[in-house]
Amino acid sequence: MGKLGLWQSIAEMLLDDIGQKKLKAGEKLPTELMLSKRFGVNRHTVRRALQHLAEKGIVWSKRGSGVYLKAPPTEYPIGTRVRFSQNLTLDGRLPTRKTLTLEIRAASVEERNALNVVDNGKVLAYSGISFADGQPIALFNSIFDPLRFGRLIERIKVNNSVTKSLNDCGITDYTRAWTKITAHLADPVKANHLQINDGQPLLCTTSLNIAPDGTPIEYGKTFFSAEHVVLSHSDDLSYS
Amino acid sequence: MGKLGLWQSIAEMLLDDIGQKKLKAGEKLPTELMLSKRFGVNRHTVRRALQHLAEKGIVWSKRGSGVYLKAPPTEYPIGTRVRFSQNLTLDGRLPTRKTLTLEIRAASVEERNALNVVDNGKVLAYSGISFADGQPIALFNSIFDPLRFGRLIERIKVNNSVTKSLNDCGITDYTRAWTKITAHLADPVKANHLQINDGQPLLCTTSLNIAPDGTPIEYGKTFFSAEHVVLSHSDDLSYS
DNA sequence: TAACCGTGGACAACTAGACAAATCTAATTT
DNA sequence: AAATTAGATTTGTCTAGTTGTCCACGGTTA
Repeated sequence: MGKLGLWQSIAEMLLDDIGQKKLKAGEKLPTELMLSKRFGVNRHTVRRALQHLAEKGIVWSKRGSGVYLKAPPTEYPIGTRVRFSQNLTLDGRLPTRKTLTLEIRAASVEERNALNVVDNGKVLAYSGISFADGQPIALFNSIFDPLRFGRLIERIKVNNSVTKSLNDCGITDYTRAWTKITAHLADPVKANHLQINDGQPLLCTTSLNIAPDGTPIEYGKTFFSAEHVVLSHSDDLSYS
Repeated sequence: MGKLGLWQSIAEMLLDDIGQKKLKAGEKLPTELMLSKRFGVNRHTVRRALQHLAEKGIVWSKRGSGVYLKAPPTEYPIGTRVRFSQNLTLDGRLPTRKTLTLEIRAASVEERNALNVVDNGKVLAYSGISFADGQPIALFNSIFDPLRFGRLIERIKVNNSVTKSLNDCGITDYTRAWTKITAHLADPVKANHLQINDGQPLLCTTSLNIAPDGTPIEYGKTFFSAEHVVLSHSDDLSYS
């Protein structure tokens, strides 16, 4: 058993603090300068310890702001009936959403093909961040037909829920027609939103939700933080 | 293999939006505050990205108002027959004019020499802004002999066109005797009119239009925004 | 000697907040 | 109806604090 390096001892002390709940999930750690004074070492040594904790997925650092404690991973089921709130509630988490954009704008080629109902090239785009217990776990981007769901903008603002807002628009039920899953690397902006480091892997699901009569309702693309989410599909998963 | 800074990624995303026509020429971009929320960064970081786009001549910001998308450069031919509307129409642009001043006033020495017909030291001065697709591209200043073209004031007010108004005064044709081209820096007033930043370069053309009999008709000085205009001359350009 | 670890400092990049200046909007007054 | 006024909005500027990156230096260890 080799001697512990200086930075390793510091990392363990920080872990002790975390284990003893002196620090809660999402909270900001003392600054590197404060920690270096407290432990009587150089800032670089503290940074080495924090880097270790970051690699283990325990903390996350934001340049210019501070180092923050992360929450543990979430299991996210994918099946024929995908409902954000329901999924997380079942996992014992508190689901939250934060809207980034909610607007009618020009459609991209990809979006046009997916919803194939677009006439004048406009779509209703709803994007934002999904949280579980305050921890950002995904960036979502939903596309709707503005002619059919123009009222959706105001409804989403009120409900903050897609399922409920679609219900207000007469869609009492919808199912997942298909889901494609890919992996990407986080660009700086996505990393920032998801509170992970630039270059970390993302799980990307592209999917289409349809009404019982088969007409397309929602074309969605979601980027999950691979550190925080495990996608799972149950047996009744059916691609029709 | 450059590592992308945060503001660089944001600048690229904004460029994507512009390229995908989600933002149209002349339109106002979302406010810095909205963009900072959308990208999950500090306002200063957004400003850094916008500053980059401004330096590339893609956007233009107006304090207290917003940041606006600029139109791509316009090609403006210079030859023996220079007609504002015709030039821009040929380039596929929609030409517009806005009058700033239209009056009879004392002539400067320079104007007196150019039009050499002035007796009592008065000239008819017509100045304004030229637009292409709503984008201001030039400040023009035309000087006429008030004795010969006194009726021009009312005609221009009606026609909003120099060529047509001269026609109403009996000038069925005129040609460009000579053109001198220089470059200057925009003072704050010119910059404001042209919606560019103070200190940006201007192309300045000084020219004389003459009647077929050789008598001077119009002495003009025009300041083009160098960001928005490329002056071009075709082969038949003749300095007589 | 060579590799490694920690120290020390300088600078860049980003965050955070405050305030000023210009503009825009809407209500009020004339 | 037009002008004025007051408040809110938006960009410009400034100061300060925090993390990221780079270079150089000295001491310890293999």
